[in-house]
Amino acid sequence: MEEVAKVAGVSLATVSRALRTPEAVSPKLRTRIEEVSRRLGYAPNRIAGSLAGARTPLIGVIVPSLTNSFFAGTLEQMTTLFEAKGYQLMIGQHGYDTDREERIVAAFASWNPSALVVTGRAHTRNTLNTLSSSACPVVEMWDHGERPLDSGIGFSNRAAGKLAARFFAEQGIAKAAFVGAILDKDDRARARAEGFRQEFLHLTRFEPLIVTANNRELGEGGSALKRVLGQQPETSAIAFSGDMLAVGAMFEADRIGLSIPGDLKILGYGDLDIARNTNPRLTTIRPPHNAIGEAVVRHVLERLEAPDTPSVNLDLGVKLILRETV
Amino acid sequence: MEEVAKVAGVSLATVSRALRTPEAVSPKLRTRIEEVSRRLGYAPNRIAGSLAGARTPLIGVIVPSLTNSFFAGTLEQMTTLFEAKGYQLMIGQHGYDTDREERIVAAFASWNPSALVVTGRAHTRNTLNTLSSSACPVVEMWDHGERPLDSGIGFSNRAAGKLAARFFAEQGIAKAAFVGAILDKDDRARARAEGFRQEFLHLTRFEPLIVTANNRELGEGGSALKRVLGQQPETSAIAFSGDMLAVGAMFEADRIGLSIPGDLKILGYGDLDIARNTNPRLTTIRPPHNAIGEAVVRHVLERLEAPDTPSVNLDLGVKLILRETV
DNA sequence: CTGTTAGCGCGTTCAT
DNA sequence: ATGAACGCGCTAACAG
Repeated sequence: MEEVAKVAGVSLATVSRALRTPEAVSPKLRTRIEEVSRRLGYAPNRIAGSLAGARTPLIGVIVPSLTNSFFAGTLEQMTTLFEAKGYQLMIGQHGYDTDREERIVAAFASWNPSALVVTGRAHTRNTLNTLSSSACPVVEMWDHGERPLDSGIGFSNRAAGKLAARFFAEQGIAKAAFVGAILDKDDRARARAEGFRQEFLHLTRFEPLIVTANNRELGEGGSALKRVLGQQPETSAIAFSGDMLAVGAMFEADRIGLSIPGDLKILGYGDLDIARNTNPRLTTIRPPHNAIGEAVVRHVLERLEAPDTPSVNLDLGVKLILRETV
Repeated sequence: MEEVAKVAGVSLATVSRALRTPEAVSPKLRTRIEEVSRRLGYAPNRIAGSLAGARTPLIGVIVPSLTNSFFAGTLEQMTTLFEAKGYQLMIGQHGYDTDREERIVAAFASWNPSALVVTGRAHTRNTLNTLSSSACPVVEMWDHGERPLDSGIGFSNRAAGKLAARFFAEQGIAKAAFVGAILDKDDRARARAEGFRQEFLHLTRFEPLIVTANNRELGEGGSALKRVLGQQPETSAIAFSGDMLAVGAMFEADRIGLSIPGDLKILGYGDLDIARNTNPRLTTIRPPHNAIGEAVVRHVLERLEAPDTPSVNLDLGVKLILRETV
C-alpha cells in the first residue's frame, strides 16, 4: 500500500479510502489510485484490515456434514447470496460430534466473524458460552424450538415425525416402523423418530418399531428393510429419516419381490430429486430446505445492516408430498 | 491477553509464549498461565496473531459446487485431516464460473493462507497470476495434465472418456452415445466426452452422439435418454458423465419398457453408493475420489513442514467397475 | 477532500 | 527463563 501511495503521490490513508470508500475521494485521485494499484497488482491484506477495523467480512457456518445434500444445498445457496453482498463463508463440519463442534466454534469465533450460523439446537456448555459471548449475530438453523440462543430458523423435526405417523394412522396402518440414520448422533433425526413414535402410539395404540441405520446411504436402506422384516414381519408401512434410505429399501423390496405400495408402503423424507424419479415415485416429507438458506441470509443481512433488528425464531414448517409409494 | 498477564503476574510476552511455545516457559508459570487463561475464558485473537506471525492456519479450497458429491466428499475428508493438524479450511464455490473463481481466489489469497487448492486446470489469466504470485503452495486437483501451475493431483478425464469408449468398442457396439451434464461449463466432463468421442471414432469409425444435460441430476438422465433415442433410435449403449444421470436413465428405460442391458447398455461415472444398489447394478467408472483428498492433504502438509519439498504432478488413474448394466 | 497520527492484539526480537 | 519494545498492514479518528 505504501508503494501505491508513493507512486500515486498520495498518503496511505487516501489509498485506503479510495479502495474502501471510493465516494469519499475525489474522482481524479480515485481513478489514479485505482489505476496504480491495478498496475502494481496491489492486493490489500485482509488480516491487517480486519485488525484495524475490528470486523471481518466472514460468516462462520457450521454443519454436521458436507456430504449430506441438505446442508450442501444450504451452503451453496448461502455462499452465493452472501458473496453478492461481499461476505465470505467460512465453513466448518463436525460429523455430528459436539466436541468437534465446540472446537470449531471457538476457532471461528476467534476470527471475529460478522455472524455465526450453527446447525441445530444441541450444543455443549462451552459452545453455548462461546456463542453467546461473541459479539456477532448467532443463528441456529435447521431446527425449531423454544428460546434459541439468539435467532432460530428452521422447522420442528418432531412435528415432521408426527406428520408421518398421522399419515400412516389415517390409512389404518397398525404395524409400522421408522428407520433412522445414526439416531444416536443426529438429534434432528432422533426428534423425527421420537415424534413419529409418540404420535403413532397415541393415535393407534400400537408401538412402532424403531430401527437405526448406520449411515444415510442407499445400501443401509436395503439392509434396514431386511432387519425390519426380520423383527416385525407384518410391517406394512415404513417411514425413513431420508429419501436415500427409502430408495435403497425400494430397490431391496424389488429384489425380494415385495410390491410397493401394495405389500409395503414407503415414506421418505427430504424430497430429493430422486424422489420424483423412482418407479413408483416416492411419497415423502419435504423440509423447507431452500427457505432455510434464504431466511438465514436475509435475517443476517438485516441484522448486519441495522444492528438493532430483533432476533427471530422462525418455524418454516414441513410438507407432505403425496406420490405413489403410500 | 493483557488481563491474563496481569492476573498471572507476568508479562504479555510470557503469556504468548506459554500458549504458543509452552516448552519455552517454566512449568510453574506455564500451568499458572494456562489456568488463568482458562478461567478467564481467554481466546487468542487469530487475526492479530497472524498479522504478527505473517501466516494463517487457513487452507483455501475452491470447488465448482458443494452439492456435487465428489467435491463434497473431498472437502469433508480434507476438513477432517487438516483439522487434526490445526489447519482450518476456507471453502469457496464458484458454480463453474471462472470469473467468480477469479474473485474468490483473489479474496482467499488476501488472507495469506498456508496453501491454496483449486479444482481443475482451466483458469483465467488473472487467477493464474494471483495464484502464482501468492507465496504459498498451490494445488490443482481433480484433473491431470502437463505442467500444472505448482502441484497437480488428480487423473486424466480424457483417459476416463477413452476407457469408456474402448469398453464399448470391445463389445462390438456401433451406435453409442455420451450424455454429459453442462458440457459447456464443466471442462472436466467435457474432457471425458471428448476422449470418448475421439477414441470411439478411432476404434469403430462411428461418430458417437454427444448430448448435453442441463444438470447432473436424475430427472435430466431420463429426459436425456429420450433425446438420445429420438436422435439416434438404434443406440445400443450410452455412457454418462455421472451416475445420477445414468440411474435416471435406468428409471426412464424401465418406464418405457427397455430392458437393461439387453436393449440398452448403460455406463455410469462416479461409482456413487447408488451404483451398487440399483437393479441391475450399475457398471461405472470410478475416479480416485478418496485418493485425491488424501494425496492433497499429505502433499500440502509435507510442503508446509519442509518448504523445500518439490512440487508433484500425480495421475491417480480411474478404474472400470464391472457390474450388470453393460 | 486530504494528510497525520494512533492504535488494532499479538509474535518476536533483544536484552537481562 | 523472562520482560520491554517494536512492528505486522491497515483503518479510524482528527485536524487541516
